[in-house]
Amino acid sequence: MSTATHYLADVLKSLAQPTRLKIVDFLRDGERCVCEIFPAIDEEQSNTSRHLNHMQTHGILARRKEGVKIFYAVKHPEVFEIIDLATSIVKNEVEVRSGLIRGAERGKP
Amino acid sequence: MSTATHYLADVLKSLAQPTRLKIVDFLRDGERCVCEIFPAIDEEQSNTSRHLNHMQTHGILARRKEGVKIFYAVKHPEVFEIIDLATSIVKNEVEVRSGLIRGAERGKP
DNA sequence: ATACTGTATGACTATATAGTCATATAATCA
DNA sequence: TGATTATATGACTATATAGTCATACAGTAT
Repeated sequence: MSTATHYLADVLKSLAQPTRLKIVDFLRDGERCVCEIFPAIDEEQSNTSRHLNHMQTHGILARRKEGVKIFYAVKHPEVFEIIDLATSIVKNEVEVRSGLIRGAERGKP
Repeated sequence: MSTATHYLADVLKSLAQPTRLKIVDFLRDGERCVCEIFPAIDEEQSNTSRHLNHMQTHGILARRKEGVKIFYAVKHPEVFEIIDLATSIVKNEVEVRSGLIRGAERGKP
C-alpha cells in the first residue's frame, strides 16, 4: 500500500464531506473565527470544531489564535480550484442526466 | 441540507479513496477492461468491481460493453486535474512539515 | 448442452465517520 | 475572585465504507 496514495486520499477526503464543503466555501473570503463559522453554516459548535480540527490536521486549514478566538483560513488556493472543478463535473452530470445535452457534447455551446 | 453540496461531496468522495485513486491513475492512458485493471492495481476482482461500479454510478467513469468484457474510462478530464492539484497540496505539506521550506514561501524557488 | 471466461453481487465482518450532549479548558472582564 | 465567552474534547450512537469469500450471471466457444 503506497503511503503517498493514502495521503492523497486523505486530502481529498478532507474536502469530500458536506459540512466541510460548507466551511471551506464560507472561508472563500478569507480567515474567520469559529464563532463566525458555525452559525454561518448552521451546524453545532462541537461538530464544527471537529471538522475544523480535521481539516487543520490534514493540512487544509491554517489556525491562528487571537485572544480567546481561533481563526481558520484555507491554506492552499488549490482547494478552491479542486472544488470548482468538481462543481463543473456535477453540473455536467446533472445536464446530461436531465437529457439537456448528450454526453459527447460537453463544453460545446 | 443542500442537495447540491451533497452531490459535490459524493463526486469528491469517489476520488478520495486509495483503491479508487489507483484505478483512476491506471486509466490515465484511456479505457481499460476490468480484467486489465484489477491485476494492475493488485486488488481482488470483486473489490475492484465494486469500486468501478461506485465511480460509474457517481458519474466519474464511463462503462462500455464489448462481448464478455467491460471497459471503463474516466469520463471527465477534470478528474485528473483535481488529482494533480491535490497532489501538489500533498507535496507542499510534506515539504513544509519536513522543514525544507517555510509555509509562507509556497511556490517560490 | 457443457465448459470456460469475465464481471457482478449477496452476505458478512471490521473499521471509520459524522453527529450529539455534556463537560472541560482557556482567555478576558467586572 | 467569579462570571462570561470561545473553543475543544470525552463518551456515546448511528450509519457508512472497504474488504473478503463464495456464488451467480452473461457471453462465447466447443
